Amino acid sequence: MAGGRVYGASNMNMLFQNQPIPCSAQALEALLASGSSSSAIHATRTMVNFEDPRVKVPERTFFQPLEQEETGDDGDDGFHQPEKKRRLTADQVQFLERNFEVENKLEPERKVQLAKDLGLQPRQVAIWFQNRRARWKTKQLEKDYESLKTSYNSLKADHENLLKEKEKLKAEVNVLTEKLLAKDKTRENSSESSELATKKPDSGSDDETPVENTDDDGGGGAGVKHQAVAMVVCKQEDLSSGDSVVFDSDSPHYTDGGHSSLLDPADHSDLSHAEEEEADHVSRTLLSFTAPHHFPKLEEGACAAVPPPNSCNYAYPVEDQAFWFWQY
DNA sequence: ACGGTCAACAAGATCT
DNA sequence: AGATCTTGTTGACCGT
Repeated sequence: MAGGRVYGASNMNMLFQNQPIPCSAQALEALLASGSSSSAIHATRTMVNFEDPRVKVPERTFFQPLEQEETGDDGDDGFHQPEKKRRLTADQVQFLERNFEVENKLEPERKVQLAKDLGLQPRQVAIWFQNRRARWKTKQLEKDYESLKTSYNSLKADHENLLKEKEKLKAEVNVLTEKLLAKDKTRENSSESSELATKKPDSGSDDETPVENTDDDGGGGAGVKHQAVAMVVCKQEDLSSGDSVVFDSDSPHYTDGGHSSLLDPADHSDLSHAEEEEADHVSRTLLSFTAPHHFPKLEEGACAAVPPPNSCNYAYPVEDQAFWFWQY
């Protein structure tokens, strides 16, 4: 049980118990030169080298406290001499701090040596180190907490930006889907009417390719709509070569090969279930309107290694960019 | 008076 | 088993 100790020493006694006892003319001179009572302890500098914690000092130092004479060893004899709790002097703390910086653990020999150097009981030195480690740990925890907090805030901001970007892209996909559906309907209507009007037998043989020949130039007919789509129809092998972001991110759904390792289940290990579902939903949405048609291939420039300016990848290290790129 | 800091301690865990 | 560590607590001291 801590506490419960009775401190009976006088204030005067308390003031001097931890202060060094000058035991040489040199030290006494230094003590006298130091002036005020509070700074009298600085006389100890004459004997203890505070610049280097590893420097050995003479066997007997000026830190020899009164209590040692008064109470002897701090053994657990159960008869503790009533003593006032007193603080270590600034020099003692400074010396201990320097030693703590060198090594925050205390080997027995070092403890004894330090106690000797400082004129303290070895137990006092041990307790000081224990408390110092506890303080250090508290500080460290505070630092870690702050660091994690800023990191969390940064990631949260990124996440929010990416969500916004995702919503924007989804809206874009919807617009494009509607445009494609509208285009299909007008094409069907026109082919039906022309069939009935002209009854040309081979006009339907190019059913799958009119887009290639009529839409690519974007100049005639429903060109405005098709320009908005901004796609270049290409052959199947071109699609599988996959520079297109849109294509690759959904290729497992579109191709039966599922060759894109980027979308292997293992690569989704970092995604939450909800995110996976969301990604699936987007993929299905794309698939629902792209499957009946030739898959659009983006221009080469559209898939440059440089991410779009609003991609919010700035918070990730370079090696993680592939991850952010595919996650959303 | 009050709250913060610090030396000192206790109890339990861990190490050697 | 004993030393040392971690964690939590107590009471003295000190600044406001």
